[in-house]
Amino acid sequence: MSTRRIPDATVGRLPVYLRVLLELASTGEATVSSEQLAELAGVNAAKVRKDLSHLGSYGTRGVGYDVEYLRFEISSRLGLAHESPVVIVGLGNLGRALANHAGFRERGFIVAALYDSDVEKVGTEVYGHVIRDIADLGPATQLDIAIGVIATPPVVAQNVADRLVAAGVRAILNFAPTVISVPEEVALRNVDLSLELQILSFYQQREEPGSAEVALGVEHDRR
Amino acid sequence: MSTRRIPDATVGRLPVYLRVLLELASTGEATVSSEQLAELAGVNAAKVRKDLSHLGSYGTRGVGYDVEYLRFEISSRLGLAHESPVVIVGLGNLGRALANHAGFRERGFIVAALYDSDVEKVGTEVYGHVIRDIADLGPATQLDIAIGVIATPPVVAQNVADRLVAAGVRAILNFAPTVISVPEEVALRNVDLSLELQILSFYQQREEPGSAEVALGVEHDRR
DNA sequence: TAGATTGTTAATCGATTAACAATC
DNA sequence: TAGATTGTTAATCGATTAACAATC
Repeated sequence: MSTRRIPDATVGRLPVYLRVLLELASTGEATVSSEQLAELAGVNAAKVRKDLSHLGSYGTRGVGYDVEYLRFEISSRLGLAHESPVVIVGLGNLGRALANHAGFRERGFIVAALYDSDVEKVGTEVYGHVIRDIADLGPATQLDIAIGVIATPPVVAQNVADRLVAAGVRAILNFAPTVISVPEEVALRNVDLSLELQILSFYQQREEPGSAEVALGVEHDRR
Repeated sequence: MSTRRIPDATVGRLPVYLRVLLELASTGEATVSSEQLAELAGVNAAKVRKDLSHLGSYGTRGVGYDVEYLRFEISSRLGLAHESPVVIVGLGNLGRALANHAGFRERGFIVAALYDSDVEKVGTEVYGHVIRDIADLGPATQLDIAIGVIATPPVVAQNVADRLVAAGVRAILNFAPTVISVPEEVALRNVDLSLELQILSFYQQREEPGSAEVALGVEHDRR
């Protein structure tokens, strides 16, 4: 198989492979085998080959994968050929940390705008960006290509999501611990920090080994 | 079936059900049907019943589930009967936001200690906690019941993980964008903020509707 | 009893993995 | 040619979901 629909599980691992490839490129490695890539990404070698086969045939039998070529291919597939603007709504502790997160820029994302509803915060600057009033976020705002990040209290999260969608946003990362609903064509992912701790709490108090890793598709130590 | 091994996918949804049950309890609801719970948790009703059946038979046919009873059951199963200490290593933007995250305390987690390697930071206070030297984190530190949070740069993450494990930590939440390995008996979960944006970038640039939600087990809008 | 809703079964779907033919 | 490694097949496993008998 080659360029058909890429499974969700595979999409979730492509950024991990990309990270590993960037490291390999920086140390001057020209090629990498599925076995090496698997070791570095913390997954099974068969899984790596299966995942990459969904993108096409970019390896060479007997040799491996060209690091630079594969890096470019995965980048394009993920839509990282050009930098993407990120709009952050809610500038509490987490929102401010995200606004200044170095990793975003390193991975091709640029903080383009900040919004909050607190009149005390609106107009002030955070890391060089003036905080705008959430009331100004709506159909008139052109944000078609941006990714929206919700870092508000849960009670207003749905309202914020609606505003982002009205502004044309088609991808939302929600940190508010609540279920929000968006139209089918909008991509949504949720990150709930307390939920992560609660899941860990479950595996920690069990006697058996913590298969929390399995849930994330991460392999156990093979050293 | 009743009290056998709980599937990983189910464990990942229990905190969501718990959150919904807490809301229902606060509005005075005494019982809830799988249909209602499903709607509020953003999942399928059959999935709710299947998930809850792994805990035991806590519902009443024709009636539904007792909100308070179910809340208590899920809490105990997740090991949330008592508060758990959290140790945060790395106090950059993200680490500090986590140290002051109100949601942690609300969900039964207490920040117990902070560690960093920066001599400028060691000894200073962050939200009432003195930052300790990471060099002092090791076998002598008794952290058996704590959950370790890694919010350091990726290069030192493995070293930090090893120190946490040596100190007795059996559950780790890793925010550093790198693969770390831990002994089989230690539960590990990874949260990579840039990775989330990269996944969203993939679904955003596709023409078809964003099934990023599917990947998280979250349902589409049914309004 | 009639209506409602659980708990479980079974079908289906997607993800993982070992194995190996293809081929560099 | 011999050795290495991909790409694919097929078996297996786990998760999802509809359907419905059990039962309040």
